[in-house]
Amino acid sequence: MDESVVSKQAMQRMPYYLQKLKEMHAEGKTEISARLFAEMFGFTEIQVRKDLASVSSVHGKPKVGFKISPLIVDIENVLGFKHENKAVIVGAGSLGHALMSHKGFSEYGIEIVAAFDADEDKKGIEISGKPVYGMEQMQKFCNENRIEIGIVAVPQIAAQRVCDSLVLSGIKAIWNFAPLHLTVPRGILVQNENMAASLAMLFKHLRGVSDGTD
Amino acid sequence: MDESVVSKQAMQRMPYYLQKLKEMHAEGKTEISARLFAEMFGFTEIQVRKDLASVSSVHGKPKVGFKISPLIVDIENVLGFKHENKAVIVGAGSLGHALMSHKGFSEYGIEIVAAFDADEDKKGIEISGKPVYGMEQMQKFCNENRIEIGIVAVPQIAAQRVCDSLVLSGIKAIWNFAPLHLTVPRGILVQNENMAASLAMLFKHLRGVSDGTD
DNA sequence: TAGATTGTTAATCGATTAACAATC
DNA sequence: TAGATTGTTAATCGATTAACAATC
Repeated sequence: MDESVVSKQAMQRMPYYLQKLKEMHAEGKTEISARLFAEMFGFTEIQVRKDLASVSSVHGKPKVGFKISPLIVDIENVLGFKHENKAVIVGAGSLGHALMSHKGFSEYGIEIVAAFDADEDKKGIEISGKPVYGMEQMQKFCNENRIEIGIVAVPQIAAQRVCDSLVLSGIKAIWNFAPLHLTVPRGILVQNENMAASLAMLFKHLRGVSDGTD
Repeated sequence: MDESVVSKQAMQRMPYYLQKLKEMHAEGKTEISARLFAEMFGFTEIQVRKDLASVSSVHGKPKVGFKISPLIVDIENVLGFKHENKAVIVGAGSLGHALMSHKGFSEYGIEIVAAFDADEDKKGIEISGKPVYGMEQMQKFCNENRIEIGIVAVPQIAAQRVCDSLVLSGIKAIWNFAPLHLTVPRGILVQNENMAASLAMLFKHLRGVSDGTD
Protein backbone atom coordinates (compact mmCIF):
# COMPACT_ATOMS: atom_id res chain seq x y z
CA MET A 1 0.00 0.00 0.00
CA ASP A 2 2.60 2.56 -0.99
CA GLU A 3 1.42 6.05 -1.55
CA SER A 4 1.35 5.88 -5.30
CA VAL A 5 3.38 8.71 -6.73
CA VAL A 6 1.82 10.77 -9.46
CA SER A 7 4.51 12.63 -11.36
CA LYS A 8 4.15 16.31 -12.07
CA GLN A 9 3.74 15.67 -15.76
CA ALA A 10 1.24 12.88 -15.26
CA MET A 11 -0.69 15.37 -13.14
CA GLN A 12 -0.92 17.64 -16.16
CA ARG A 13 -2.33 14.89 -18.33
CA MET A 14 -5.03 13.97 -15.82
CA PRO A 15 -7.45 16.76 -16.76
CA TYR A 16 -7.54 15.43 -20.32
CA TYR A 17 -8.31 11.91 -19.17
CA LEU A 18 -10.94 13.26 -16.81
CA GLN A 19 -12.67 15.31 -19.47
CA LYS A 20 -12.85 12.36 -21.85
CA LEU A 21 -13.96 9.93 -19.15
CA LYS A 22 -16.85 12.20 -18.24
CA GLU A 23 -17.85 12.39 -21.87
CA MET A 24 -17.75 8.62 -22.24
CA HIS A 25 -19.63 8.16 -19.00
CA ALA A 26 -22.38 10.41 -20.34
CA GLU A 27 -22.53 8.23 -23.44
CA GLY A 28 -23.15 5.21 -21.25
CA LYS A 29 -19.74 3.58 -21.70
CA THR A 30 -18.38 1.72 -18.70
CA GLU A 31 -14.77 0.78 -19.53
CA ILE A 32 -11.71 2.37 -21.07
CA SER A 33 -8.48 0.71 -22.16
CA ALA A 34 -5.09 2.36 -22.12
CA ARG A 35 -4.73 1.58 -25.80
CA LEU A 36 -7.86 3.54 -26.69
CA PHE A 37 -6.77 6.59 -24.69
CA ALA A 38 -3.32 6.42 -26.19
CA GLU A 39 -4.81 6.56 -29.66
CA MET A 40 -7.11 9.45 -28.82
CA PHE A 41 -4.47 11.63 -27.21
CA GLY A 42 -1.41 10.63 -29.15
CA PHE A 43 0.38 9.38 -26.03
CA THR A 44 2.00 5.95 -25.84
CA GLU A 45 -0.06 3.10 -24.53
CA ILE A 46 2.40 2.35 -21.75
CA GLN A 47 2.40 5.92 -20.55
CA VAL A 48 -1.38 6.00 -20.32
CA ARG A 49 -1.43 2.68 -18.52
CA LYS A 50 1.07 3.93 -15.98
CA ASP A 51 -0.81 7.19 -15.53
CA LEU A 52 -4.11 5.44 -14.93
CA ALA A 53 -2.58 2.81 -12.66
CA SER A 54 -0.92 5.54 -10.57
CA VAL A 55 -4.26 7.11 -9.64
CA SER A 56 -6.77 4.29 -9.90
CA SER A 57 -8.08 2.84 -6.67
CA VAL A 58 -9.05 -0.39 -8.41
CA HIS A 59 -6.83 -2.44 -10.68
CA GLY A 60 -7.49 -2.48 -14.37
CA LYS A 61 -8.76 -5.76 -15.70
CA PRO A 62 -6.84 -7.51 -18.45
CA LYS A 63 -8.82 -7.67 -21.66
CA VAL A 64 -11.31 -4.96 -20.64
CA GLY A 65 -9.37 -2.08 -19.14
CA PHE A 66 -10.35 0.32 -16.37
CA LYS A 67 -13.85 0.96 -15.06
CA ILE A 68 -14.83 4.50 -15.97
CA SER A 69 -16.94 5.54 -12.96
CA PRO A 70 -14.42 4.89 -10.18
CA LEU A 71 -11.67 6.35 -12.34
CA ILE A 72 -13.53 9.63 -12.63
CA VAL A 73 -13.77 9.85 -8.85
CA ASP A 74 -10.11 8.90 -8.40
CA ILE A 75 -8.85 11.51 -10.84
CA GLU A 76 -11.05 14.21 -9.37
CA ASN A 77 -9.62 13.39 -5.97
CA VAL A 78 -6.03 13.49 -7.15
CA LEU A 79 -6.61 16.78 -8.92
CA GLY A 80 -8.38 18.33 -5.97
CA PHE A 81 -11.38 19.24 -8.08
CA LYS A 82 -13.70 17.76 -5.48
CA HIS A 83 -13.22 20.41 -2.81
CA GLU A 84 -14.62 23.84 -3.56
CA ASN A 85 -11.57 26.12 -3.33
CA LYS A 86 -12.40 29.77 -2.85
CA ALA A 87 -10.40 32.34 -4.74
CA VAL A 88 -10.32 36.08 -5.19
CA ILE A 89 -9.19 37.88 -8.28
CA VAL A 90 -7.23 41.10 -8.39
CA GLY A 91 -7.78 43.20 -11.47
CA ALA A 92 -11.23 43.59 -12.98
CA GLY A 93 -10.00 44.47 -16.47
CA SER A 94 -10.83 42.45 -19.55
CA LEU A 95 -8.88 39.40 -18.40
CA GLY A 96 -10.36 39.55 -14.90
CA HIS A 97 -13.76 39.92 -16.50
CA ALA A 98 -13.19 36.86 -18.67
CA LEU A 99 -12.07 34.77 -15.72
CA MET A 100 -15.02 35.85 -13.60
CA SER A 101 -17.43 35.03 -16.40
CA HIS A 102 -15.90 31.66 -17.10
CA LYS A 103 -18.51 29.01 -16.39
CA GLY A 104 -16.20 26.03 -16.32
CA PHE A 105 -14.21 26.83 -13.17
CA SER A 106 -16.71 25.29 -10.79
CA GLU A 107 -16.04 22.02 -12.55
CA TYR A 108 -12.36 22.43 -11.67
CA GLY A 109 -13.18 22.99 -8.03
CA ILE A 110 -12.45 26.69 -7.97
CA GLU A 111 -14.93 29.36 -7.05
CA ILE A 112 -14.14 33.01 -7.59
CA VAL A 113 -15.98 34.83 -4.82
CA ALA A 114 -14.92 38.45 -5.32
CA ALA A 115 -12.66 40.78 -7.25
CA PHE A 116 -10.57 43.77 -6.20
CA ASP A 117 -9.55 46.67 -8.36
CA ALA A 118 -7.75 49.97 -7.79
CA ASP A 119 -10.05 51.78 -10.22
CA GLU A 120 -12.59 53.87 -8.27
CA ASP A 121 -15.15 53.49 -11.05
CA LYS A 122 -15.21 49.74 -10.66
CA LYS A 123 -15.77 49.74 -6.93
CA GLY A 124 -19.21 48.44 -6.07
CA ILE A 125 -20.09 46.98 -9.44
CA GLU A 126 -20.82 43.32 -10.02
CA ILE A 127 -19.38 41.08 -12.72
CA SER A 128 -21.19 37.82 -13.37
CA GLY A 129 -22.87 38.23 -10.03
CA LYS A 130 -19.61 38.67 -8.14
CA PRO A 131 -18.78 41.88 -6.29
CA VAL A 132 -15.84 44.13 -7.14
CA TYR A 133 -14.28 45.90 -4.14
CA GLY A 134 -11.56 48.47 -3.69
CA MET A 135 -8.04 47.28 -2.92
CA GLU A 136 -8.23 48.55 0.65
CA GLN A 137 -10.85 45.95 1.49
CA MET A 138 -8.83 42.98 0.32
CA GLN A 139 -7.00 42.07 3.51
CA LYS A 140 -10.11 42.13 5.67
CA PHE A 141 -12.17 40.19 3.14
CA CYS A 142 -9.57 37.47 2.65
CA ASN A 143 -9.05 37.01 6.36
CA GLU A 144 -12.75 36.82 7.15
CA ASN A 145 -13.48 34.40 4.34
CA ARG A 146 -10.30 32.35 4.73
CA ILE A 147 -9.39 32.76 1.10
CA GLU A 148 -6.38 30.68 0.10
CA ILE A 149 -6.06 31.43 -3.60
CA GLY A 150 -5.39 34.77 -5.23
CA ILE A 151 -5.56 35.33 -8.96
CA VAL A 152 -3.35 38.08 -10.35
CA ALA A 153 -4.92 39.64 -13.44
CA VAL A 154 -3.37 43.10 -13.36
CA PRO A 155 -0.84 44.73 -15.70
CA GLN A 156 2.78 43.72 -15.30
CA ILE A 157 3.73 46.93 -13.57
CA ALA A 158 1.28 46.42 -10.70
CA ALA A 159 1.71 42.67 -10.37
CA GLN A 160 4.45 42.45 -7.73
CA ARG A 161 2.72 45.00 -5.51
CA VAL A 162 -0.56 43.12 -5.79
CA CYS A 163 1.23 39.88 -5.09
CA ASP A 164 2.72 41.32 -1.88
CA SER A 165 -0.73 42.47 -0.74
CA LEU A 166 -2.16 39.03 -1.39
CA VAL A 167 0.55 37.44 0.71
CA LEU A 168 -0.22 39.89 3.51
CA SER A 169 -3.86 38.92 3.18
CA GLY A 170 -2.98 35.35 4.06
CA ILE A 171 -3.18 33.84 0.59
CA LYS A 172 -1.36 30.50 0.23
CA ALA A 173 -1.21 30.17 -3.54
CA ILE A 174 -1.16 32.65 -6.38
CA TRP A 175 -2.34 32.03 -9.91
CA ASN A 176 -0.41 34.56 -11.92
CA PHE A 177 -1.50 35.82 -15.34
CA ALA A 178 0.96 38.72 -15.46
CA PRO A 179 3.95 38.03 -17.70
CA LEU A 180 6.70 38.29 -15.12
CA HIS A 181 8.27 36.43 -12.24
CA LEU A 182 6.72 37.15 -8.87
CA THR A 183 8.87 37.06 -5.77
CA VAL A 184 7.12 35.50 -2.78
CA PRO A 185 8.12 34.24 0.68
CA ARG A 186 8.90 30.55 1.11
CA GLY A 187 5.80 28.42 1.41
CA ILE A 188 3.70 30.43 -1.02
CA LEU A 189 3.19 28.83 -4.41
CA VAL A 190 3.09 30.85 -7.59
CA GLN A 191 1.52 29.07 -10.54
CA ASN A 192 2.18 30.98 -13.72
CA GLU A 193 -0.16 30.97 -16.65
CA ASN A 194 2.76 31.58 -18.90
CA MET A 195 1.41 32.72 -22.24
CA ALA A 196 4.78 33.91 -23.46
CA ALA A 197 6.20 30.42 -22.98
CA SER A 198 3.30 28.88 -24.86
CA LEU A 199 3.83 31.25 -27.74
CA ALA A 200 7.53 30.51 -27.81
CA MET A 201 6.80 26.79 -28.31
CA LEU A 202 4.34 27.63 -31.01
CA PHE A 203 6.73 29.83 -32.96
CA LYS A 204 9.50 27.30 -32.65
CA HIS A 205 7.27 24.78 -34.37
CA LEU A 206 6.24 27.24 -37.08
CA ARG A 207 9.76 28.11 -38.04
CA GLY A 208 10.73 24.46 -38.04
CA VAL A 209 13.95 23.06 -36.69
CA SER A 210 16.23 24.84 -39.13
CA ASP A 211 16.62 28.42 -38.02
CA GLY A 212 19.17 30.47 -36.16
CA THR A 213 21.93 28.12 -37.23
CA ASP A 214 24.10 30.97 -38.37
CA MET B 1 29.80 25.76 -34.31
CA ASP B 2 27.20 23.24 -33.23
CA GLU B 3 23.63 24.36 -33.26
CA SER B 4 23.28 24.92 -29.55
CA VAL B 5 20.33 22.99 -28.26
CA VAL B 6 17.85 24.84 -26.11
CA SER B 7 15.80 22.36 -24.12
CA LYS B 8 12.05 22.64 -24.03
CA GLN B 9 12.09 23.63 -20.39
CA ALA B 10 14.86 26.16 -20.86
CA MET B 11 12.68 27.63 -23.58
CA GLN B 12 9.97 28.20 -21.00
CA ARG B 13 12.33 30.03 -18.69
CA MET B 14 13.53 32.38 -21.43
CA PRO B 15 10.58 34.78 -21.30
CA TYR B 16 11.35 35.45 -17.64
CA TYR B 17 14.97 36.23 -18.36
CA LEU B 18 13.94 38.40 -21.28
CA GLN B 19 11.47 40.41 -19.24
CA LYS B 20 14.02 41.08 -16.51
CA LEU B 21 16.80 41.90 -18.97
CA LYS B 22 14.61 44.49 -20.63
CA GLU B 23 13.85 46.02 -17.28
CA MET B 24 17.53 46.17 -16.34
CA HIS B 25 18.42 47.56 -19.73
CA ALA B 26 15.91 50.35 -19.20
CA GLU B 27 17.60 51.07 -15.86
CA GLY B 28 20.91 51.52 -17.64
CA LYS B 29 22.54 48.30 -16.43
CA THR B 30 24.87 46.57 -18.87
CA GLU B 31 25.75 43.18 -17.36
CA ILE B 32 24.02 40.31 -15.63
CA SER B 33 25.57 37.38 -13.82
CA ALA B 34 24.03 33.94 -13.57
CA ARG B 35 24.23 34.15 -9.81
CA LEU B 36 22.08 37.28 -9.72
CA PHE B 37 19.41 35.78 -11.96
CA ALA B 38 19.42 32.59 -9.93
CA GLU B 39 18.73 34.56 -6.79
CA MET B 40 15.94 36.56 -8.39
CA PHE B 41 14.11 33.63 -9.88
CA GLY B 42 14.86 30.94 -7.35
CA PHE B 43 16.64 28.77 -9.93
CA THR B 44 20.09 27.30 -9.38
CA GLU B 45 23.07 29.28 -10.55
CA ILE B 46 24.29 26.48 -12.78
CA GLN B 47 20.96 26.13 -14.48
CA VAL B 48 20.80 29.82 -15.31
CA ARG B 49 24.37 29.78 -16.58
CA LYS B 50 23.58 26.86 -18.86
CA ASP B 51 20.39 28.49 -20.06
CA LEU B 52 22.12 31.75 -20.92
CA ALA B 53 25.10 30.02 -22.50
CA SER B 54 22.78 27.97 -24.69
CA VAL B 55 21.29 31.03 -26.35
CA SER B 56 23.96 33.70 -26.06
CA SER B 57 25.86 34.59 -29.20
CA VAL B 58 28.76 35.96 -27.18
CA HIS B 59 30.49 34.20 -24.32
CA GLY B 60 29.94 35.40 -20.82
CA LYS B 61 32.95 37.03 -19.21
CA PRO B 62 34.31 35.62 -15.97
CA LYS B 63 33.89 38.05 -13.13
CA VAL B 64 31.33 40.22 -14.92
CA GLY B 65 28.78 37.92 -16.52
CA PHE B 66 26.80 38.38 -19.70
CA LYS B 67 26.28 41.63 -21.62
CA ILE B 68 22.64 42.55 -21.40
CA SER B 69 22.02 44.12 -24.83
CA PRO B 70 23.14 41.26 -27.05
CA LEU B 71 21.45 38.79 -24.74
CA ILE B 72 18.11 40.52 -25.24
CA VAL B 73 18.46 40.18 -28.99
CA ASP B 74 19.57 36.55 -28.70
CA ILE B 75 16.65 35.54 -26.53
CA GLU B 76 14.15 37.37 -28.71
CA ASN B 77 15.52 35.49 -31.69
CA VAL B 78 15.33 32.13 -30.00
CA LEU B 79 11.80 32.80 -28.84
CA GLY B 80 10.67 34.04 -32.22
CA PHE B 81 9.36 37.27 -30.75
CA LYS B 82 11.14 39.25 -33.43
CA HIS B 83 8.96 38.25 -36.35
CA GLU B 84 5.41 39.59 -36.33
CA ASN B 85 3.29 36.42 -36.44
CA LYS B 86 -0.26 36.98 -37.57
CA ALA B 87 -3.04 35.17 -35.77
CA VAL B 88 -6.80 34.97 -35.88
CA ILE B 89 -9.01 34.23 -32.95
CA VAL B 90 -12.17 32.16 -33.02
CA GLY B 91 -14.73 33.05 -30.39
CA ALA B 92 -15.44 36.66 -29.51
CA GLY B 93 -16.80 35.92 -26.04
CA SER B 94 -15.29 37.29 -22.86
CA LEU B 95 -12.07 35.35 -23.24
CA GLY B 96 -11.73 36.27 -26.90
CA HIS B 97 -12.42 39.84 -25.93
CA ALA B 98 -9.71 39.77 -23.26
CA LEU B 99 -7.16 38.33 -25.66
CA MET B 100 -7.99 40.88 -28.36
CA SER B 101 -7.67 43.71 -25.86
CA HIS B 102 -4.41 42.48 -24.46
CA LYS B 103 -1.75 45.08 -25.18
CA GLY B 104 1.26 42.90 -24.46
CA PHE B 105 1.01 40.46 -27.34
CA SER B 106 2.83 42.66 -29.82
CA GLU B 107 5.82 42.41 -27.51
CA TYR B 108 5.65 38.63 -27.87
CA GLY B 109 5.63 38.86 -31.63
CA ILE B 110 2.00 37.97 -32.12
CA GLU B 111 -0.56 40.15 -33.81
CA ILE B 112 -4.23 39.27 -33.68
CA VAL B 113 -5.66 40.57 -36.94
CA ALA B 114 -9.28 39.42 -36.79
CA ALA B 115 -11.82 37.36 -34.92
CA PHE B 116 -14.55 35.01 -36.07
CA ASP B 117 -17.73 34.16 -34.22
CA ALA B 118 -20.85 32.15 -34.99
CA ASP B 119 -23.07 34.68 -33.25
CA GLU B 120 -24.91 36.80 -35.83
CA ASP B 121 -25.01 39.76 -33.46
CA LYS B 122 -21.25 39.94 -33.29
CA LYS B 123 -20.72 39.95 -37.04
CA GLY B 124 -19.37 43.26 -38.22
CA ILE B 125 -18.48 44.72 -34.85
CA GLU B 126 -14.96 45.72 -33.85
CA ILE B 127 -13.12 44.80 -30.65
CA SER B 128 -10.05 46.85 -29.81
CA GLY B 129 -9.99 48.00 -33.41
CA LYS B 130 -10.07 44.48 -34.81
CA PRO B 131 -12.93 43.22 -36.98
CA VAL B 132 -15.20 40.32 -36.02
CA TYR B 133 -16.44 38.26 -38.97
CA GLY B 134 -18.84 35.37 -39.37
CA MET B 135 -17.46 31.85 -39.40
CA GLU B 136 -18.17 31.43 -43.10
CA GLN B 137 -15.53 34.03 -43.94
CA MET B 138 -12.74 32.35 -42.05
CA GLN B 139 -11.30 30.11 -44.74
CA LYS B 140 -11.12 32.87 -47.34
CA PHE B 141 -9.65 35.38 -44.91
CA CYS B 142 -6.96 33.01 -43.64
CA ASN B 143 -5.92 31.97 -47.12
CA GLU B 144 -5.72 35.52 -48.43
CA ASN B 145 -3.78 36.78 -45.44
CA ARG B 146 -1.62 33.68 -45.04
CA ILE B 147 -2.52 33.30 -41.39
CA GLU B 148 -0.55 30.57 -39.65
CA ILE B 149 -1.85 30.76 -36.09
CA GLY B 150 -5.39 30.18 -34.88
CA ILE B 151 -6.52 30.87 -31.35
CA VAL B 152 -9.39 28.76 -30.06
CA ALA B 153 -11.45 30.67 -27.50
CA VAL B 154 -14.81 28.97 -27.85
CA PRO B 155 -16.70 26.73 -25.42
CA GLN B 156 -15.56 23.15 -25.11
CA ILE B 157 -18.43 21.80 -27.13
CA ALA B 158 -17.56 23.82 -30.23
CA ALA B 159 -13.79 23.52 -29.95
CA GLN B 160 -13.10 20.44 -32.06
CA ARG B 161 -15.32 21.70 -34.87
CA VAL B 162 -13.60 25.08 -34.83
CA CYS B 163 -10.24 23.36 -34.75
CA ASP B 164 -11.13 21.35 -37.87
CA SER B 165 -12.17 24.52 -39.69
CA LEU B 166 -8.92 26.21 -38.77
CA VAL B 167 -6.95 23.30 -40.17
CA LEU B 168 -8.97 23.52 -43.38
CA SER B 169 -8.16 27.22 -43.50
CA GLY B 170 -4.48 26.40 -43.68
CA ILE B 171 -3.51 27.18 -40.11
CA LYS B 172 -0.21 25.62 -38.97
CA ALA B 173 -0.48 26.02 -35.21
CA ILE B 174 -3.35 26.27 -32.80
CA TRP B 175 -3.33 27.99 -29.43
CA ASN B 176 -6.08 26.24 -27.55
CA PHE B 177 -7.87 27.76 -24.55
CA ALA B 178 -10.68 25.21 -24.50
CA PRO B 179 -10.27 22.61 -21.76
CA LEU B 180 -10.07 19.51 -23.89
CA HIS B 181 -7.75 17.63 -26.18
CA LEU B 182 -7.98 18.62 -29.83
CA THR B 183 -7.35 16.05 -32.52
CA VAL B 184 -5.40 17.41 -35.47
CA PRO B 185 -3.60 16.00 -38.51
CA ARG B 186 0.12 15.33 -38.25
CA GLY B 187 2.21 18.46 -38.70
CA ILE B 188 -0.21 20.79 -36.97
CA LEU B 189 0.84 21.89 -33.49
CA VAL B 190 -1.65 22.35 -30.68
CA GLN B 191 -0.39 24.42 -27.79
CA ASN B 192 -2.74 24.12 -24.85
CA GLU B 193 -3.25 26.88 -22.35
CA ASN B 194 -4.09 24.28 -19.79
CA MET B 195 -5.78 26.05 -16.91
CA ALA B 196 -7.07 22.84 -15.37
CA ALA B 197 -3.52 21.55 -15.10
CA SER B 198 -2.35 24.77 -13.49
CA LEU B 199 -5.11 24.56 -10.94
CA ALA B 200 -4.31 20.95 -10.20
CA MET B 201 -0.73 21.93 -9.30
CA LEU B 202 -2.01 24.71 -7.16
CA PHE B 203 -4.44 22.54 -5.22
CA LYS B 204 -1.81 19.88 -4.72
CA HIS B 205 0.35 22.47 -3.01
CA LEU B 206 -2.52 23.75 -0.87
CA ARG B 207 -3.43 20.35 0.46
CA GLY B 208 0.21 19.60 1.14
CA VAL B 209 1.94 16.32 0.46
CA SER B 210 -0.12 14.29 2.93
CA ASP B 211 -3.45 13.59 1.34
CA GLY B 212 -5.06 10.65 -0.34
CA THR B 213 -2.81 8.29 1.58
CA ASP B 214 -5.71 6.09 2.53
C1' DT C 1 48.11 38.34 -8.60
C1' DA C 2 43.76 36.74 -6.41
C1' DG C 3 39.19 35.92 -6.75
C1' DA C 4 34.88 35.80 -8.96
C1' DT C 5 32.47 33.89 -12.51
C1' DT C 6 32.25 31.30 -16.70
C1' DG C 7 32.45 26.79 -19.45
C1' DT C 8 32.85 21.78 -19.71
C1' DT C 9 32.67 17.10 -18.46
C1' DA C 10 30.71 13.63 -15.45
C1' DA C 11 27.12 12.13 -12.08
C1' DT C 12 22.51 12.15 -10.61
C1' DC C 13 17.74 12.36 -10.91
C1' DG C 14 13.09 11.87 -12.85
C1' DA C 15 10.18 10.50 -16.56
C1' DT C 16 9.43 7.69 -20.49
C1' DT C 17 9.83 3.56 -22.97
C1' DA C 18 10.75 -1.38 -23.57
C1' DA C 19 10.42 -6.22 -22.37
C1' DC C 20 8.02 -9.68 -20.46
C1' DA C 21 5.37 -12.08 -16.99
C1' DA C 22 0.64 -12.25 -14.89
C1' DT C 23 -4.30 -12.69 -15.43
C1' DC C 24 -9.05 -12.31 -16.72
C1' DT D 1 -7.81 -22.49 -23.77
C1' DA D 2 -6.15 -18.39 -26.40
C1' DG D 3 -5.57 -13.78 -26.65
C1' DA D 4 -5.92 -9.16 -25.18
C1' DT D 5 -4.65 -6.14 -21.83
C1' DT D 6 -2.76 -5.16 -17.37
C1' DG D 7 1.29 -4.75 -13.99
C1' DT D 8 6.19 -4.86 -12.95
C1' DT D 9 11.00 -4.63 -13.50
C1' DA D 10 14.83 -2.98 -16.25
C1' DA D 11 16.74 0.16 -19.87
C1' DT D 12 16.84 4.50 -22.02
C1' DC D 13 16.48 9.25 -22.50
C1' DG D 14 16.54 14.14 -21.25
C1' DA D 15 17.24 17.64 -17.87
C1' DT D 16 19.38 19.08 -13.74
C1' DT D 17 23.08 19.24 -10.62
C1' DA D 18 27.89 18.64 -9.15
C1' DA D 19 32.86 19.05 -9.66
C1' DC D 20 36.50 21.34 -11.38
C1' DA D 21 39.32 23.57 -14.80
C1' DA D 22 39.71 27.96 -17.55
C1' DT D 23 39.94 32.96 -17.70
C1' DC D 24 39.23 37.84 -17.22
